[in-house]
Amino acid sequence: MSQTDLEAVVRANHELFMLTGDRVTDLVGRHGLTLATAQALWVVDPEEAPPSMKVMSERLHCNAPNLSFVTNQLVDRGLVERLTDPHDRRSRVVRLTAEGRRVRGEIIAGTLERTPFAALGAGELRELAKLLAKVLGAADRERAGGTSAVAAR
Amino acid sequence: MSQTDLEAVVRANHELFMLTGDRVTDLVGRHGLTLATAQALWVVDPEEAPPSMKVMSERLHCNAPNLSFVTNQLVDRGLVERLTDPHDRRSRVVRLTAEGRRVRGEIIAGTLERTPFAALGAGELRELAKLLAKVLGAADRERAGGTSAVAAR
DNA sequence: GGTGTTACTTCGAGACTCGAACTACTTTCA
DNA sequence: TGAAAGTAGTTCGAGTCTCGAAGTAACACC
Repeated sequence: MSQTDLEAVVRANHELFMLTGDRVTDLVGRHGLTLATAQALWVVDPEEAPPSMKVMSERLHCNAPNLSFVTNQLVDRGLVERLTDPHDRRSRVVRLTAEGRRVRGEIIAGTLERTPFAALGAGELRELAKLLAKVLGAADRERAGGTSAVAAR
Repeated sequence: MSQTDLEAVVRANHELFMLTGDRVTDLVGRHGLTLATAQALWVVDPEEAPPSMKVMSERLHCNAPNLSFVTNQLVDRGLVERLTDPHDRRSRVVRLTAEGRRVRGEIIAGTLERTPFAALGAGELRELAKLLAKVLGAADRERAGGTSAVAAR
């Protein structure tokens, strides 16, 4: 019954996403954020070069106008700043402020405490991470094959 | 680095949920539905007794007014009908129409074709289903323990 | 029968998302 | 060089989704 397993997996993935969201709503609310803005903050990794709006909209699966809207909220709250990319002046780059780094850290830490996935042991978690990485890898390759090849990240 | 695995899992959960949504948007649109209404249709299992609005709102992690709104759309499209539960006349029960059963079947089948999870083999899928079921089970037990015990489903 | 509780709906407001149209900049190519 | 085409973002307007507050109907418990 592989079909049944597949359906169970899709359902569980949905359920766990919603459940994690439920448990995190208060936490992000305390920082004046919503789930949507918190997700946007999450995908700005302070360890790497500040992402462009285009990159962020891909990571968040939303379109450009939506990202402008969400980014404005983060700017208004002083969590990120919008800079013009000197290498391509069409492009705007989103950089965390000191406060943004702090809030992002708290939100990620709080999410990892609250998510139901935290109930797994280290071994199971590793196993799960491996399986999900495989699914994402396949999706990436599929996307690259579907359109003409794009530079992989 | 169990912390890193946990973060990767939470991220992958989000990414795969969004990715599945992206791939299914056209399909549900062809049936005059959106992702939100399609989810509502999904949780009405024709094999079991028609769920009450309350049960559906729990399954969808939304509140009562929202579910009324979404249910109205399904009723308008002739996919479900709203009936008063004879055992408790406060309660409304949502039952699929013949058309609703057909559309629900197509949407689920189409989703299982398109979801990135379909890239896994049967063995991996089974393994993944088992891990996710364990996470959901832990979340259920946690919920039951947190509040005073509620009859488990 | 009265009081409190539960299930649902309606209403109004806010948050989110998107397409269309626009600006600014870069790339291409003749 | 310079015009044409393409790309990155923004603004605007509309539609969808979500929620809290208030209201209605029915149950439950004395």
